[in-house]
Amino acid sequence: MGTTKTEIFTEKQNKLAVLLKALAHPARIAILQEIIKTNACICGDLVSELGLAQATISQHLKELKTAGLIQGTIEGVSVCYCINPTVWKQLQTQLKAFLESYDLKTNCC
Amino acid sequence: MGTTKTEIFTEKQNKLAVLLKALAHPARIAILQEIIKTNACICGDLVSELGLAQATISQHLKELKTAGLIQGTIEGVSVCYCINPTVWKQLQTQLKAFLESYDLKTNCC
DNA sequence: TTTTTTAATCGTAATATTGCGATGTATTAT
DNA sequence: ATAATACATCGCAATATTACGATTAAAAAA
Repeated sequence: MGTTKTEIFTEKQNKLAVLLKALAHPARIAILQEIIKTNACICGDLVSELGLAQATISQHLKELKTAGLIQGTIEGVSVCYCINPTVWKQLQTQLKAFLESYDLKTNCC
Repeated sequence: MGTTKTEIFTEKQNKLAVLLKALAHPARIAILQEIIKTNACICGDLVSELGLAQATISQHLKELKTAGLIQGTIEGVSVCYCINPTVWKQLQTQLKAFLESYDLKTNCC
């Protein structure tokens, strides 16, 4: 117990849940927004921008990386993070389909 | 420790994270899809449809209700669940804005 | 009234997440 | 070579999540 029963769901449901889980934390939303805002990649500026310890930021970055939402390339001493366009696009497509599968006009109870 | 430091994030970031967290589980995605699919509201059909215990489904429904994504009205012995159009619309708007704030053409590293 | 049905809630076990100090690991600067 | 810088990782404590059996609550049927 305590673990999600992934076996009983579809591949699609599980994959979407993984991506959403990666997004579902204010720190990770803030990190992504910061990466997007600075347009080019940023590095450990996140530690000074957000009020979290370096270890914590690094952990959140790892989760985003594991989910595939961002990618990091070593740039000398620092690491350069940016959005993974492919996965981002996938997320957009899947979420759009999911959210639009509900017809807002259909009000029932 | 173990708790999210909500104080250091914006209201918007926290609210979006709450909604995404509610979505970020395959069971809850499946529940929402089922509610949408059956168009009208459904009740404990979810227990037979998905392979989870009644207590577990009820718990997931509660989380979706707490997040505001669904609403339930008592319909005799059973309970009728449906999407909350207002919150659903909000989620659509906020997610769209967030996902589209990244320009897919901007490839950096 | 008693029984049945449907769903919420309680209690509990297993596991996951969050956050951080401390430490390790490269790479650049001196 | 040594020191400094930037991150990653380890280890730990606090808390949250997931899942479910058992119980409770409320309405409908008998």
